[in-house]
Amino acid sequence: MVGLLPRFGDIAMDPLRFYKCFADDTRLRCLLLVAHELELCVCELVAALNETQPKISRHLANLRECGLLHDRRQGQWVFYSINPALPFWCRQVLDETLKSNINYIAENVAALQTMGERPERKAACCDAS
Amino acid sequence: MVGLLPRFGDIAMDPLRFYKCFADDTRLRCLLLVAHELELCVCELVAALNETQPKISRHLANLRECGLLHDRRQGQWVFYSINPALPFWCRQVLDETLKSNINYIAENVAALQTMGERPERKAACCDAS
DNA sequence: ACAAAATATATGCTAAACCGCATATATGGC
DNA sequence: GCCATATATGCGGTTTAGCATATATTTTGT
Repeated sequence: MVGLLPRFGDIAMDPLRFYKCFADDTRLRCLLLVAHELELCVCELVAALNETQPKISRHLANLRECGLLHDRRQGQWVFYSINPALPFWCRQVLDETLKSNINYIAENVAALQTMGERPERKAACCDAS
Repeated sequence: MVGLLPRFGDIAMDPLRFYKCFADDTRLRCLLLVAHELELCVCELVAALNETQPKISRHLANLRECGLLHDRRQGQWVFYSINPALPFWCRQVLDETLKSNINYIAENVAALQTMGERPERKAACCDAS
């Protein structure tokens, strides 16, 4: 049975490379926020973290290149989510960290909720033009 | 009931500080090896990692200062173990990482087992002089 | 108590990572 | 086509982290 929710074969993940992604404040917050919100675009993360756009964009590219994040373009926005092909242990670590450190990103979640003009999501299956 | 196995109140642990400890090859191997072997002294880690003693010592001090490792002196040796006061989520992350990445430290475990002259442990309750 | 060996710490140098600014690309609407 | 918004990239300066040498401390053996 092939479900609609993506469940691909796991990619390989070097633990050192994995944890280097966690070792920066901006990247860690981006990871936890995306895990918490399931999907966020660059401008939403810029608002949530109150950081400059190039800084966020650069870190997101880093996380994508390392295989932790997946990106999809929808019109003018690029949405980032946790890579569904991550090995199970990586998801476990991420989820456990998020569950026990909600307070770490509390302000960022609040800033996100007070943000106006958030782009609407479309299902990935539909035409994104 | 106060057991013999230490079970203290958890210390606070900032996730960023925690993960910075994981973001270096030497530190990550030390952590996983200590978690795997329960307790190791500096010279054993030097042999297992085939690194210089100062390098190992510095990283161990770093891990101790961050609260991830606990140290006890027994004669001329200092034995390091996972800090029993670590928050539960930290232990979970560590154990999950070890369980799924045994191959990452396989060579180090092998080197440790072929090492001669390993110091004998004494129970922490007895006179260590 | 003294000498030798093992362990731990401190210092200077090098390399890598992060940041801010400026610039470039891409998309959508007109 | 042109303009506005969103995202990505290049570059120089600054900070941080890793590493090697040297020094200090502790322990063992005699």
